[in-house]
Amino acid sequence: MHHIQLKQFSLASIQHHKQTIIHLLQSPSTTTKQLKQIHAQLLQSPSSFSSFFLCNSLLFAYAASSTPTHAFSFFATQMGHLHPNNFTFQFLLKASSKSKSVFQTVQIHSMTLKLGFGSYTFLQNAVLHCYVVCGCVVDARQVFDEMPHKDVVSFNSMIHGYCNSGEMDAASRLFSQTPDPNVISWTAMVVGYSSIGDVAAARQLFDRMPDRDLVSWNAMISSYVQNRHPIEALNLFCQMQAENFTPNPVTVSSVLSACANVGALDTGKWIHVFLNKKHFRLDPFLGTALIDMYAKCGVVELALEVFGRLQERNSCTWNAMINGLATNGHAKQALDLFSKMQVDRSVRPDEVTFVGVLLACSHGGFLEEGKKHFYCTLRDYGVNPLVEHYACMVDLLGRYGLLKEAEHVIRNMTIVPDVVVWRALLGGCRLHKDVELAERVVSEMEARDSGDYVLLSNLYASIGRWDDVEKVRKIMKDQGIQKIPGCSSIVIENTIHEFISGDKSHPRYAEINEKLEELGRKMAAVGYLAETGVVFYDIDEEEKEQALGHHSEKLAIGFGLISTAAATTIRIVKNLRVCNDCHTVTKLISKIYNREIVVRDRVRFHHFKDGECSCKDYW
DNA sequence: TTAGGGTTAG
Repeated sequence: MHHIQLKQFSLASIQHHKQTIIHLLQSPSTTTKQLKQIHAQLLQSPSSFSSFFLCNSLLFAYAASSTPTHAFSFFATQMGHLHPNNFTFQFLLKASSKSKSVFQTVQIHSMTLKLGFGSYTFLQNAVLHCYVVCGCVVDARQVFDEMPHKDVVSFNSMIHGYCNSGEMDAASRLFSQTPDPNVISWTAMVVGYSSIGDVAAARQLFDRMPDRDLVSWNAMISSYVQNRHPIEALNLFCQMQAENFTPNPVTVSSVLSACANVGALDTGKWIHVFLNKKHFRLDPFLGTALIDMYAKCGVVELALEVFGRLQERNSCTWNAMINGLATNGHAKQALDLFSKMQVDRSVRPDEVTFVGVLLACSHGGFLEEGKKHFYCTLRDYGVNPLVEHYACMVDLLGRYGLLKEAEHVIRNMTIVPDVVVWRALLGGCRLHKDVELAERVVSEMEARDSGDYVLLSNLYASIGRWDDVEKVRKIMKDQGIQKIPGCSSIVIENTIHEFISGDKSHPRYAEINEKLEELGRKMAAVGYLAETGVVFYDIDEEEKEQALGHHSEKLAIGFGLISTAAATTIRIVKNLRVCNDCHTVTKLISKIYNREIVVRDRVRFHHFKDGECSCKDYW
């Protein structure tokens, strides 16, 4: 319809169509392209710019468009003869805040003062907000202090400003001075505490809020998600519905991310059904969240289905899909998708994309392709290599036993290598039993955690150097380094069951143990021998077998076997890497009990079926 | 016609 109307404009009839043009400019369905066409036609009849109302409408349209900076150029070149009013400034400030332009903000701010709008609260609030989104808290504070009449919006913007660079003391002080804080003031504080990682303080404020709206619920849920408390996020999501708040697309994106982190496939599927029922538009946020949820729950097929159906994809969407394929063992497909991304002109690979691409190369064992992407493609796209990229590259070289080359890459890094990079090299040492290099790496790492000591210790154990095992054990004891306990979870009928290594606290522990003993007998019958090298310390063989038998994933799988129907896929999420023994055992379980078992470890997926694993024993 | 909430990697 708009297209037909546009065609009707002729030079002579612009005045005649002024109302139609203004209507189009104010319509939210007018696209940026149409807006530019209208502007171009108006330029052919400069007299049209004598209409102040039309000029302001054009500013309004540009401020709301995907190219807000056009508002400034239009104002500077075509509105010089007009006296700006409060609307003019309002729209220009909207454009400033969207484009986060400090320069424009300063310009408009000084004009508002010069033209006598300094005591206009509405406008100065907008100026204040612009400084806040530009990250200029000091300037924002100056505006705030110089405002003769402050209202709750002024306080809220200023609070938000302090919450943003992380100045919670200042935010809190101002919050306590706010004459009549509203739900927005409270929510801003919740978000502030969340952003500095203080979820407890955020929750405390949330509980004390006099009233809450959907945005406050969303803020608290995403606070949990972003601070890696997905279970609390899901609990709060239930509570929110119990209090009769209907989730919107924002809620759903956060909750899907929580499902992804915890591996809650059923809840994730329920949300998928819910958002279809509500006819939520699958925008890139929602689409990406869905893809990531399915991928992190180990169901790549459904992730691909969503990806294929999306109308609109941004780089996050592609990244989530590429990464999902890579971590689920579909390295080739991940790289194929990356090729498609390269020819899609609507997106551009970024640093996250290359994490996925290099991960695919490393998991798939594509040495040459990995080198090509790391040394050439990444740089072609102007991406500066991050430690994550180096870590993938070191991992890839390490797998091939090219430990010297891997070390060379680290020594020549343009940025400071962090523990993740050294740890990648350490993984290579483990695989190829290079004790000397491993010792050197551990001594050079700045922040060692228990996992690094455990790895070194296991390396000694695997070649029978029990004295050294004892030495490492003593270092850990002396320095008070605790081994991070393995923890695996499984979702059964919407309840998350967590098992810690050696844990006997589960109410059905006796049955689980019985099942594991039965398993032991069945495995012995097919010639299984426990790989006792991975047990951390030197204890006698029988004890070692006991310790191995109670690794957290075995407990979780045992529970899965007794609490789900035959042939049901068992899905486990683990906080650490899977050990060799558990890997062997899980392969056998998949064959003996005819079950598909999907284990998500700290880094990647293992899909076990018919006695084999998707990682091809290479992880 | 100004103020608070969302996705990917780590």
